[in-house]
Parts: sequence; C-alpha cells; structure tokens
Amino acid sequence: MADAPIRERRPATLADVAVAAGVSRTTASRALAGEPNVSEIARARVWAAAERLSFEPNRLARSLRRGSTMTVGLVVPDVAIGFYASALKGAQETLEARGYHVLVMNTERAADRERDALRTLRAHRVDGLIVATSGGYEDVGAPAVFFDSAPGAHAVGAVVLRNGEGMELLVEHLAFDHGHRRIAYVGPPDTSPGGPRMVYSSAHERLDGFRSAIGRAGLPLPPEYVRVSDMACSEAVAAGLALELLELERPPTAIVAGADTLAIGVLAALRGHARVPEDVAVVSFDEPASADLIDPPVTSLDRHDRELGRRAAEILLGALGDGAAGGSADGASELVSVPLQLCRRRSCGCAG
Amino acid sequence: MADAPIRERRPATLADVAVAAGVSRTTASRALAGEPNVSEIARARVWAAAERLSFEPNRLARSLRRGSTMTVGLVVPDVAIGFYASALKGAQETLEARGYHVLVMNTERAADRERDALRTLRAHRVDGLIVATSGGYEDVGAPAVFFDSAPGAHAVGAVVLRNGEGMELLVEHLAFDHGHRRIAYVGPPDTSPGGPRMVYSSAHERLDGFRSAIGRAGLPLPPEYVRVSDMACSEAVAAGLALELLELERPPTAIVAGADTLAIGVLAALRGHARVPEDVAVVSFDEPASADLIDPPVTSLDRHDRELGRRAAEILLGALGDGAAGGSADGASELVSVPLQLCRRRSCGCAG
DNA sequence: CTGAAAGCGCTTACAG
DNA sequence: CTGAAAGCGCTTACAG
Repeated sequence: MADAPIRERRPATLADVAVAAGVSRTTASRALAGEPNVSEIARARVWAAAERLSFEPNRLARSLRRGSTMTVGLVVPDVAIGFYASALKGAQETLEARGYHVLVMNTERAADRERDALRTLRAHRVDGLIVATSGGYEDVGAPAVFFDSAPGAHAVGAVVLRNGEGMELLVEHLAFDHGHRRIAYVGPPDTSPGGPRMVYSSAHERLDGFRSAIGRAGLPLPPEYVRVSDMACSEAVAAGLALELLELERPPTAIVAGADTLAIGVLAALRGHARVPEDVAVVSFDEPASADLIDPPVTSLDRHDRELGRRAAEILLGALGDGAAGGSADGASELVSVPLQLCRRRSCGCAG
Repeated sequence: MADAPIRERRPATLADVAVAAGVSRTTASRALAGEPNVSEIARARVWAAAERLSFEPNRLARSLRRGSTMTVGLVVPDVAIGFYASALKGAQETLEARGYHVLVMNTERAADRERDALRTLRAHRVDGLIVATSGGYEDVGAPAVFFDSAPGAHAVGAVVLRNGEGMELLVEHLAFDHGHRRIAYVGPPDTSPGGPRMVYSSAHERLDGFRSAIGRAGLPLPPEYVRVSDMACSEAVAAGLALELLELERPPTAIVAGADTLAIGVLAALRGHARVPEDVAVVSFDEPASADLIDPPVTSLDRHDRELGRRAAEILLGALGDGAAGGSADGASELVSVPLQLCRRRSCGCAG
C-alpha cells in the first residue's frame, strides 16, 4: 500500500495525531492541552498517538493563532562581554522557568544596529523586551524593561545600578582611606552621538558621579583627568588612555575605571610603565573576571550582572501578566535600583 | 466615523497595506518582495502604504507558510562561560550576515536538559542547529553541526580542536623545556554518565591526549595524578582537586588544567599554599580571560572560541543551501579540526 | 500585470 | 463530551 508505515521525515502534525487516535483535531488539541471536557478514553488514545508519532506542537502555528509567542527578546551591546553574558543568563533562567524563550541580539553599541534588532524582534512578535540600550531604542509595541541604562519613556520598568553611590564609594576610598588627591577617570563614552537623551544612562551617571564625588571630597579635577573610551569599551583604547594619563606633566596617582574591560586595559597598559598600586592605584566599577587572581587583585564594586538580568526578567514577567513574579501588576513603571558594595583588594593600596 | 485614523495599537498586517494601497494582498506581497511582475504604479503605492503603516511582515506567518524560519538554534552548556559566549558571538555574526537569527539554550551540561532544549528548538522549527553537546544529543530532524564535542551520527559537520596535539604541546613543554617529571592533570569529566558514546569528545580526547603525551615523554603516571572535575567545571571543585594533589606524599611539580575555569580554580587554590611556577607549574588548555594579567600570566593554547563558532556557522549555512558559504554542498559530513599553538607565559616557568 | 483561493498547523468560539 | 468551521497573517500556484 502507498501508506505503509514508512517512517516519515516530516514532523507529525496535530492532524496526524487526530487521525491516528480516531478523533477530531479539536479533541486531540484539547486532550493534549489537559482541558477538562475530554473523555478518559479519548484522552488516552490521543496521548498514545502523540507519543508514538513523537508529536511536538508547532509553535509557529500556535503563536500565530494565540497571538503570543512566549518569546522574549534580549538586546545587548555584546554577549561576549562577561557582564552581558551573565545578565543574559540570569534573565534566561528566570524566563525559562516560566516557559519563555530568549532571542538574543547584539548591537555593538551602535544606535542603528539597535533599531534594526528591535524591528527584527517585532517581526518575530516577541511578547516582551529586555534591553541594555545604546541610544537606539524605539517603541516597537512590545513591553520593554531596561537594564544598565534606560531611556525614560515607554518602559514597563528598569533595573539600574546606583552608579552615583558606587562612584562615591570608589572615590572616597581612594581619597580618604588612601589619601589620593590626584584621581583620574577612564570611562565609557557618555551618550551615543545623535541618539535620544537618556533619562538614565549608566555611562552618564558614572561620569557625573565621579565628578560629584571628587568635588565633595574637595579635590581638584583638571579636565585632562577625565578620559572617555570608544563605544565598544575596548581594552586597547583604554590602554592608550592610561598611557596618556601617565605622560601628563602632573600624572594622577589613582585611576578609576568606569567598566571592567576598561580596567583590564588600564592594568595591561600600566605593566612595565608603573607599579600598581605604589605608583598609581587602580579601581574598577565592575568586577572583572578573576578579579582575585589578577596582579594585583583589583578592587571593585561587587558583582551585579546576574542579579540585574534576573530582576529585569521578573519585572517583565509581572508586566506580561504572569502572576506573582515579583512585579507590581498595576501598570506603573517599576524602577529597581541595585545597591553596590566595595570589595577591597590590592589594586587600591589595601593589603591583601 | 468609527474608522477614523486613530493610531492603532495592533501592528499593521499585509491586508492593511493592501487596502491602503488599493490592491490585493497578492500584489502587495509581491511588490514588497521585489518580484518582477508588478507595475511601477502598484509597487510605489504599496511601498508608500507599508512605510506609512510601518508594516513589518509577521515572521510567524511567513515561516509557517514557507516552512522555513530563518532561525538557528544554538545549544551550549552555559553562555556565561567565556568560551561559549565568544563562540556564540562568532556564530551569530556569521549567521546574521545571511539573515538568520539565533535562539540560545543552556544545558548546564546535563544530558536531559540538552534533550529538552533540542525538543524546544524543534517545536520552534529552527532551520538548523549548532551544538556543543554534553551527551544528550538526539536527532530532531534539523541539520546539526557540532563544535567542541561531537557525537558521531546525524551530523552535517563538526568543528573540533586538535585536542591530542594540544595536550602534546602542553606536556612536552613541561617535560622537555622545563624538565618536569611529575605532571598531574585536572580535567573535565570524560562523558556524561549513561549518555551515548561520543565519537569525538573534547574531554575524552584531552584526557587521552594527556596520557599518551606523558607516555611518549617516558614519564610515569600514577593514577592519583589524574583528577576529574564536576560537570560544570566549576572553579571550586577544581580548587579542591588541586589541594588534594598538593597533599599527596609525592605531589606533582606541574599541573595541566583541561579547561580555563579549571585553571582559574587551580590557581586560586594554590594561592598561599604553593608558589607558581617555582613549587608547581600550571598550564591551561583553554586561554582564560585576562591570561596576561593573572599572577602569574598563564601559559595556555591560543584562543580558539570565536573561530569555532564562525566555522560551525559556515558549515551549517553550507548545508542549508545558502550557497558559497564555505561548506561543501555535496552532503558529506564536514569535519574541520582547528590546530592549536602554545602561548608561553610565566605560569609554566618561562620568563616573562 | 493582477487577484481569488488554498493552505501552512494550530486554537477556540459555537453548536450540537 | 465531541466536532465542523473559522481564522491567525502570510505566500504561492492557478487562472485570468
């Protein structure tokens, strides 16, 4: 016969299951969904057939029909950066526990790539968005929660770091505990040129926080002590900036790095040019990977990446109506700010 | 009127565009797709309407109809591990350049979680798969290319490291250049218990390569010199193993770490217990992040993560019929093996 | 060059 | 408890 039990290549559909079980697609669908009004006999035959055909409902069809994809888009500058990779993982764990999947897009910190990513995600009809924006955010109709940076509008929520407080911790430790008076800053660039103004920008707040903390500590801040890296926060550019700082007629005795990759670049550049922390102390806002093993171990604020991702996911779940996921369901935009702590290691001058 | 031009929340559909342009959905679809047989006038009106409504074709519907999702699933143990994050990025860059998107799943190196991930990906009807398997691989109907490890069957291709050669480089350097005779190994566990036997397993090859290299160097290998970490290759477990090694009556004078996280754990454990490289030399198979800045800088094989992801993506594109993407289109399974080089730093005993 | 119609694989009112 | 039918938003033979 033509319809001998040849093992099909094409994945089984609900219709196949229904035929095999001798019921209608309606009943098959209901049985599989665990709905109440299905006879035990029908239910059993449907499940057996589904098992036998190793049926897996086509999510495209289901999503198209239901209007919900159970997919969340995550937009970050670069997943290969430890901070974002960990945040992704934190978010993913939380989301997958509720049946959502994650579609990841990199922007390389370019506003136009971010816009493209957002549109692609809309075309995929993601149910929600978690974004670490680089200035290219635009509303594409899906509820969005921001982390790390946040444009003001359109957001269901945002989870951000207390950048000002963090900077204060760093600067005051250098100034008061170690007596530094010439403290320089190597940080990420403030905003993407031409991009919309951020209500909350990590880069901006850190720079601002640095300036304020220096001011409050009663220290001078010559303009040449403030250096800004490239968009990608590459180690190489940070290394170059550190060297420029060293060549100043009055070089700083301490450097605050505004991001982990920047700290790594600064430390690498200093090798062979200056002793850390004797000649110049170095502290980092984000904790670099293996902070303890680097020579010298780098003083920084505690790790916050994983937590950021998790909290962002929880807020989004709340907005998606997934119940008691920690989000306030009242439609108000939720702003979580994560407090920071100083981890003293050796690069600031503290003893191991 | 009821249909006043209120800005709709619902995203525009092709039908909306067709109505706005005064043509049929067929024509609208064709105009947007850039097909030849459409009059200039119709084409212009359709594009204008699409623009005005900021129409973005629903990819669910398109995929359902076309039978292709332009999405590739990536299955890895843990995106938060630098090696996999970089591989992901390499693959993603290559894939996105051809219009594909990437769905990422973590397995935590558990075979059953891997199986779940694969089924979910099938439910999403991904066009292809790139997987770093932990022993849970099963054919779900999509063409798969492996990287890092590879079960034999069902594969379109695989890109693997020359683990044997790499181990040889590491061991010979320790034995011949530095005169070590008591060399121990801390590596990832060989296979996941109960999982299918791998034709190619990174963990297995490294262990095997270590044994052979030790043998060829004419050195003894007491069984207690070979230690195997947990599935997650956690730093903490590696640290414990290193300490056990140190407490042997005849402790090794050199340790080879089979993965970067393991090397980090070993190094961390040694702090305060032994000097590296004076008391015990340490080398790593994978290059840890900031290998140069760690104290001491860690000798390891060169970075290979990004390349692995890129090559895997190219092979998959070839299999998906995406033309001259570097893959042989002849249906044969393609096996690329990436050669490795030794990067001498200080942890082996070489001078900086 | 154009459009009516079928169909991708589901889910869900609606009517028995 | 069950099923026929409509419909999610596209694309693509097929027939003008």
